[in-house]
Amino acid sequence: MPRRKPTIHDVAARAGVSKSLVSLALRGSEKVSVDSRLAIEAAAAELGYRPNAAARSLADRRSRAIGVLVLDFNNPIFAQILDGVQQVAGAQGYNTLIVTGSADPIRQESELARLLEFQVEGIILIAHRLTANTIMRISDERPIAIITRRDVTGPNIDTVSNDDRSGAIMAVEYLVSLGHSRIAHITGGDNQIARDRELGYLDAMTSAGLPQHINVIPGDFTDSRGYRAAQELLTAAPDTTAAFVANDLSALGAMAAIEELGRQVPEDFSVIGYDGMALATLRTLNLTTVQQPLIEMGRLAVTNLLKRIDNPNTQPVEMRVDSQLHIAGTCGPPKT
Amino acid sequence: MPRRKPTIHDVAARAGVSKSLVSLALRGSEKVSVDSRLAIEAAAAELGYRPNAAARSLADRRSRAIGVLVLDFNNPIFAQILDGVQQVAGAQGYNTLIVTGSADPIRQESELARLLEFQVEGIILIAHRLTANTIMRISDERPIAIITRRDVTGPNIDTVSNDDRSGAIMAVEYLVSLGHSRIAHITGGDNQIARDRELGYLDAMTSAGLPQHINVIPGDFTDSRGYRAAQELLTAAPDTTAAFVANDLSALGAMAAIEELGRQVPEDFSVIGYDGMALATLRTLNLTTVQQPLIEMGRLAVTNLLKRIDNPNTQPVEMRVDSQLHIAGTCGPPKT
DNA sequence: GACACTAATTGGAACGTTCCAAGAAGGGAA
DNA sequence: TTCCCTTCTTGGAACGTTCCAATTAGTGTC
Repeated sequence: MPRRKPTIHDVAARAGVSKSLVSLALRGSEKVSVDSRLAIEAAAAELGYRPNAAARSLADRRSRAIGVLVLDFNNPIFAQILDGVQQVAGAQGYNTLIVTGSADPIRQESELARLLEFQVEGIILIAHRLTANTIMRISDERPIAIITRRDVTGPNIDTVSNDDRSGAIMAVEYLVSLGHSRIAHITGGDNQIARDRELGYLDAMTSAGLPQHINVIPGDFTDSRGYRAAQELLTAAPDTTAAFVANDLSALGAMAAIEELGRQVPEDFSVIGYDGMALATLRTLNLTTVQQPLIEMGRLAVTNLLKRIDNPNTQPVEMRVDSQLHIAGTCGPPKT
Repeated sequence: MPRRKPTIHDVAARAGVSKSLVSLALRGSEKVSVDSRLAIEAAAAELGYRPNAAARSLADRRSRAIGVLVLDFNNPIFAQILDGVQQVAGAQGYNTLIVTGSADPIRQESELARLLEFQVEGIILIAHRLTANTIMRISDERPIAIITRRDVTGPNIDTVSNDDRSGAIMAVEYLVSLGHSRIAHITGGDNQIARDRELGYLDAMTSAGLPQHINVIPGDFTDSRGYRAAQELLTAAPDTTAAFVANDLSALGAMAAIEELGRQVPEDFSVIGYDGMALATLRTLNLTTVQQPLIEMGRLAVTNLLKRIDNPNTQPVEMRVDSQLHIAGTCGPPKT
């Protein structure tokens, strides 16, 4: 097949009309006569013509693509969010360029640059690690929708997030209501989401009159770190009866350690996570958690983004979605 | 910001040189004098110039993008494969267009069309549901690399897969070696991978001298169907002591049902899965499974694809990767 | 039979790059 | 001084679309 790809000119020649008419016809304009339309469609089909998106994007200065930067694929919650993103973007005829840029902010920035060169019309950030500065600079060029974080705002930036602090409070209050008082917290590290959840923990412990039982073990949102943190916890404070873990992935790791150390969940120890990861709520794991509407968050973010693309000068939207306590099988009353 | 995006012309004007020289300089040619290079780089930085990938791709007939069609995001193993894909593609300076096209072949086909319009230089299919016909037709236009399936081949098609049949045999033989004989199989539905795994099960049962205990329950690779299938199984054949489930996700669902029906895994019932899904091998779940080198498979597929892009007339590559038994905590000897 | 009007069609200019053949500037050698 | 060689630099033509203003053909109206 040494022949090059057919272009609109080839179709025009074959159908015996001008390239302009082909362009018009293939985009479904009604000012094309029926005869011409049929001839053109036939010619296009016979040649196996495919419009060249690069040329189109150049000519009408629209790429019909949005870029998505996602922290990584290891945490399945990002896949859930992406699912929502793709649903809406696809339905609106937008392509989705997904890049996953390591946790390294420098590399994330160069991934972003690639997206921008592709002329994406907007950008979605899922759990990014970029500085406020970078984001502000980029948002000058393109609208941005940020999912899960809300610490950076600007005229061209929409956000969709849940209220991590009150979610955390909900989690701790639930443990308290079951009768726990020695409740520890395994954190998600040094980032805004983790900090908010930690603050919620501190708040809730204090207002429950349990400040003396506050116990914070540093983590980093990964399962392996959750595992190690739980080991530390049970070694250093064996009388702890429950833990609020910063996210589901870590909570799964923590549960593994807890059971390995001979404690049954939830009989001997209660664990509550955060996120609503699909697999964790699967009956096998049956993790009690604070569930975010992940797919919905993805959908909302694209919806806002596309609106802003169509109409750049609207007020920035900061959406707060409601998370809810998903009560399953990993929490129970403390052993007395 | 009513000003439009700066182009190469703006940079040229500002640096006091021609657009051609700017183009040369920014692509790092050594035939540009040091003075010019510095002036150009300075001008570009001041203006915040970004090359337009659409224009570039039009001019030199390369998009530097590959397209990935992935079945869905619900099964986390696809995320693992994608991870490998992105690693290699990114390192080679390729963008990745990812579309996830429902299980519906028709829609998958239109997603594919979108990728082709974007002038992707090659396509990766992860667990597709396309007909051989469609794939052959497309492979005429672009090189294709297929991951996990190997039922379609052609001059422009590379594949990376594991040997599902022998993997399945390995799984069943392991159960047999533990002393099981009443071993059931929950399938993955009506597709090549599922069929191969089922054939492996049938083979292994027969050669183990257990044809009378063959028991196949239809499934579809989802966790919820795995759950229902296990319920059926234990109702209809309560003396079964072990199950080989077609994939990990279904296996997790199955385990939930088994435990709900009052049987302990692995004490009362053994479960083995297939895939090596990261979360399933997490200590909490600790699923015994046949582990495919998922990330590696993604890497290999892109590597092959990029080779074929550079050099179209090489022989098609059909890679077979080795899967291995990952022995964890969900299998044990049958209760006597 | 001239006129205005509508419907269908067209060629050319843009879009922002890269490539190419050709030009300008400078330095030696004759 | 002239001429040739490098080394840098340049304008113009592509690439495959879309948009626009302009043209053609056809249809009534008076």
